[in-house]
Order: sequence, then C-alpha cells, then structure tokens
Amino acid sequence: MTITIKHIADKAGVSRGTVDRVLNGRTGVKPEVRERVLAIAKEMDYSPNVAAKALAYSKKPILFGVVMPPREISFFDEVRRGIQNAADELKDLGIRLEYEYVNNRKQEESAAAIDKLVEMGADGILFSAMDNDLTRASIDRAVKQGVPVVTFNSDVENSSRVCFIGQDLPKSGRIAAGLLSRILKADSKVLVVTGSLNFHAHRSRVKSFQDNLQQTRSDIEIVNVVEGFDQYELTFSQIDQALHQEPGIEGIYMATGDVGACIDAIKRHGKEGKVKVVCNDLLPETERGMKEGIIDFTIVQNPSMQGYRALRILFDHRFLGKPPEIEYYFTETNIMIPESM
Amino acid sequence: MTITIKHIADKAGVSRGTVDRVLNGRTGVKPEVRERVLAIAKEMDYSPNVAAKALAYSKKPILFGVVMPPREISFFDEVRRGIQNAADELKDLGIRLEYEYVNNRKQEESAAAIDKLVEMGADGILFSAMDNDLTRASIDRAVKQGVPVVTFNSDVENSSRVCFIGQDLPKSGRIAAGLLSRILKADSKVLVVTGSLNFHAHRSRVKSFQDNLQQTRSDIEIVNVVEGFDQYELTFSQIDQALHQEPGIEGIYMATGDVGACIDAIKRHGKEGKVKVVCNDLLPETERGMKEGIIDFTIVQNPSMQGYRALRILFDHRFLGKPPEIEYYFTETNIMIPESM
DNA sequence: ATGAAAGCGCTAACAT
DNA sequence: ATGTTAGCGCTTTCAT
Repeated sequence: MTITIKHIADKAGVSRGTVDRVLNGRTGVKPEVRERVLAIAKEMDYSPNVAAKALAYSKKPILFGVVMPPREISFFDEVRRGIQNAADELKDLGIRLEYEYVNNRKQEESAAAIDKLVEMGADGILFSAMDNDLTRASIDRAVKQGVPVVTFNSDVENSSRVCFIGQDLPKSGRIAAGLLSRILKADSKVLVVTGSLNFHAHRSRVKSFQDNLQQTRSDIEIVNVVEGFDQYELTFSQIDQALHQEPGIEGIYMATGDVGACIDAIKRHGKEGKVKVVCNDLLPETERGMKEGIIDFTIVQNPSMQGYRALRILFDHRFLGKPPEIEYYFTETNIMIPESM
Repeated sequence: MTITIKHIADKAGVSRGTVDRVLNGRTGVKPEVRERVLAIAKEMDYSPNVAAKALAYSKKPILFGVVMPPREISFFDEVRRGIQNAADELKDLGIRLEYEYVNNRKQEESAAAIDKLVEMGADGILFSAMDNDLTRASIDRAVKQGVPVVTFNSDVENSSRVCFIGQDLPKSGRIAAGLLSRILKADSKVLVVTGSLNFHAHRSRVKSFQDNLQQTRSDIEIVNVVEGFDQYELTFSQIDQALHQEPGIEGIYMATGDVGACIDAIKRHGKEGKVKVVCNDLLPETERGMKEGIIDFTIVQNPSMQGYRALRILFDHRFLGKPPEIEYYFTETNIMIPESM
C-alpha cells in the first residue's frame, strides 16, 4: 500500500497540516515535532503523490522562468521545442512557464532577466545565455534567495546553478577525430577551424580533437588551428587563406563557427568533395552543405533533449523534492551523414 | 480560464455525472443529450485535467499489459529501461503495468499472453514478439474487445494494432550504404550478411542498402548476399567461405545477425582493420568488435526511446483520449563509432 | 504552534 | 436516464 501524509500524521500523532508544513519546509513547527515527522516520513519511505500535489497546486501553479536567446537564433528552435514538449506533459501538473528572450551578446540583458524573474516570484529558472560576471552574480543571488537555476546548452561556470545539461564537448572532439581518421588517407593534412580559443567551450573540442587524432593517426598533420570568431567574413577569409597556403589540405574540422563560410571557401577553390569536412550541429547551411556533398559528417548534440531534460530536472527538483543527482547531464552525441536526413 | 466538466454541465443543463458518462463513452445517456454535451465540449475546447483524472483513478488504476521477450535477450534491456522510465513518470498518474515475458520463437506463447492480459481486464497492451497468424488473431480479438494494442520494436503486420513504434529499416540500410561509400576506395568488393531474406524486416535493410550503394557508388561491387539465419555457426561459415572465395572483399555490411560470428571470421582470416565493417545495434559483441578495431561503424535504433514512446502513446490514447496521430513512429537512426562509447 | 476543514477536477457508487 | 455525493492526496485558509 502506498504511504500518504495521513499515515505519517497518524503515526506522529499530529495533523496532516503539520506534516505538510514539515515536508515542505514551511515555518511554524516546533523543532522536535519536525524531527519526529521527518524521521517517520523517512522510515515509511514516503514520497508525495504527484497527481494530488498537482491538483492542489492548480490554484496557484509553480512558476518556472526560462531565459534563452530569441526566436531569430535558429539553433534554439529545437531546444525550445524540447522545453515545450516537457511543458505539455507537465501542463496539468501545476507548473507554469514564463519566457524571457534575451540577446545573448548583451550581458546586462541576461542578468536583468534573472532578476526580473526572481522579482516575479519564480520558483525556479532555466537559463541559457551569456556566461559572464554579471549573470554569474545574478544566478548566485537567485539561488541564495532559494530559486534554483539550471543551465542548459551553455553553462555558466563557477556559479551556484544546481546543474548543467548540455553536450559533452571533449566527446564531440574525439568523435570528429575518429571520423576524419577513418576517411583520410595516410599523411593527410588537416585544418581546424574554431570560434575563439579564448573560450573554454571552443577550446575544449579542439583540444580533444588534437589529442585523439595525434594518438591514433600520428601520420596526419594538423597544419593550423584558425579562429573565425563566429563571423562569416573572418571565417571565410581564414579558410580561404589556409587553402591557398596549403593546397594539400584534405580535411577540415569545423569545431565551431560559420559552416556557410566554410562551404563557400571550399567552393571557391573547387574542392567540393575533395576536402573532407566534419562539422557540428544541423543548421540550414549544414543541411545545404551535406546535400551538396561538401560536408561528409556532422556531429549533433540533441538540442531538443537538452530543453526537455532541463525542464524535467527542475520539475523533479522543485515539485517532487528530488534534487539532481549529478552536476553535469550530457545529451547524446550523434553522428549524421547526408543519408541521415 | 481553464474549462472543466462543471462548465460543460452548467452550459448543457445536466449534471457533472452525465458529462462524465458522455466524455468517457459510458452507457446510459439519451442520444440527444450525448450529442449536445459533445458539441458543447468541442465548442469550449475542453480537455481533461490529467492530475484530477489521475487522482480519481488512483483507487482503480488503468492496467496496461506489456508483452516482450524475457530478460535473457539482452537487446531488450534498453527497451525495458525506456518503458520503466515512462512508467516512473506516470507512476502517480493512475496506471499500472503487468509484464508478460514470452519466448519470441514460440508463437503460441505470444498469442496466449495477449489473451491472458485481456482476460485480466487490461485497458491496453504493448506488444513486441512474434509476427505470425496466431498472434495476429489474438491482437485482432483484443482490439475488437476495445483493448488497443501498440506494437514496438518489431511490428505485427496486417493486424489491427493501433500503431507501431520502431526503427526506419530502409533508412538504416541507406545510412549503411552512405558509410561504406565514404570509407571504401574505388572498385571495392562488398559482402552483405543478413538473417533470412524471407523476413520482410531483414530484406528491407538489404534492399535499401543495395539500391543506395548502386546509385552513389556503381564502382563498388556487392559480391554476395548471404543468410546466417541468426545463428552463430551458420553466420560464421557463410562469412568464412565468402572471404575464402573472394579474398578481395574490403567491406562487410552486417544487416542482421550474429556480429560475434563476423568478428571471429575476420580474425580467422587476419583481416582485422583491413575489411571495413558496418553493422547494427550495440550489443556486447558489437562493443568488443569496436574496441578491437574490427567494426568501424554501427547503426543504432534508440531502443530505450522505443519503449518510452510506446508507453506514452498508449497513455495518451487511453487516458487522455488522444489517439496516435500516425501509424508508424520511427525512432532516431544514429551512427556510432568506437569513439562514441 | 497546531488542528480542522474546504477545495482542486474527476470518477464511481448510490439514489431517484 | 440522470442527479447527488463521497472520496482520491495534498495545500491552504481560518480557527484556536
């Protein structure tokens, strides 16, 4: 038989109201009573009934804030879809969502969004935007006020967010190395393109790629690691230049950055299909590149699952009292080829 | 504001009990009243509150039967895990599971399991076992009695099951062709291994593989398509023989069948790493083959998601009154390399 | 600090 | 054929 607060109340010789106060950390219970109730709940292995809780909360649902880049950033379409899927499932389970779309280049916006949500009385926050001192401070403040923050897709390091859900960057670099090592012949030359080596996230894939390629295919030479700073023009000219200087390049790893620029540079040199390309994610340009036979493999991070899991984790935490078990949740790292589409 | 049966009852000038009878297809309502209530519900865009429904059902939960192969079949570990995940999420939402493990070689067992569950009063059945006339008949009988059946992982064709959730077989064959076409050099010879071409499911991958390879790489020759009937001995001898007769084989596509046999045959010929191998799924032997550098790629079908989705679909159908929108639900087809593990 | 009781939306048993 | 009512397990308001 399943244990309810009534059972606990009876055993503890108190009312259901008191048990509720204890179990939900509300004030106004004598410490010794609290202890006793807690002990009994544990002993009976009590866990709350989701449906009942949800129904009781339906008057005043729990509010979760979602901070993420606006609709224009197409990469986040999938992430948003995942959040929406989870929200649909939890629709009647006593939660409500409040979205805050922020320009992820402006750090004040990200920080302000968190403050605003806390102000509104949010019971938890899903966050995916700028990693900087201002947002870090806002997150720390929110958490201190009892509002847990879960970061997704891109983390805010050294903050007090409860956990992060996103991709395993070293794994994606390792897989990229594995793929190129299987399609390049002996003594090939490889170019690596990234955004900025100043960012941990960008460096991480590159480092792992280098380490793994070196280890398994020491005959392959990485001729250069160039930075495109996530801008089309810069990326294009970097790749263009590299292909000029080293006509022998047979493989490109687009660790981060503008895939469209890479496609165009390759076309300019008439190297379609001759240079093997491995990149990340599945944006419209990537699809185009795959269909045109320029991109051979792309490594994807399951963005919709990131959104879905982030919301479920926050729900389990706030609603069911099950804190996240680990600090880093990694979504699957998958490989796609043109035939996968 | 959200619509409840109370609103409908008021507007229709009847009691909540009557609305409940109509909305849940129970008997004992005058046809004209039924019409009216239905019309109003539609007009008000009513959808039931999950939490409330779940709570009310907690006395007598909805019973779902699950028919699948026993624990010994390790492939199904993941599928079972997916079902369990969904069951945990739905734990308090008024459903209960009853497992029936059947030997998927014995057709009587599969059919009997369905009959037994219907007998027990199951409100829906998840089925993954033998596709034959006996089970087909059982499924048809169950459905006729109002017990919807959802098949997962392997379908029962031409039966009245409401939908199937599993992999996209042609896609997996197409991806296999795409992979081999990227790692084999010009004029390579390829061997295809499958279970039995008599089975639609086994034939499907092979056909798609052939078609796609032919189309993109007409220089590659498929020297033979052999059948191993899912037995180690037969598979081993078939591959062994093929490697003898055609020492020039540089690629093997294990469409279905015993991967361990393939690994051993390659070892016997000292062809580790020389023959490129693409196979399916991720069983312990596959992992071993990948670690030993014998298997280059394996194409996986996300088995845990098959279990998870199957249960959610049945839940949505029976509990929320949302019938499946499509007949075939395909889980993602992913590519793994040794570095993916 | 604690108890009692109403109510969340729905189902089911009982009444009529 | 239809209305009434007592729960389902939990939260919250109002008493005490």
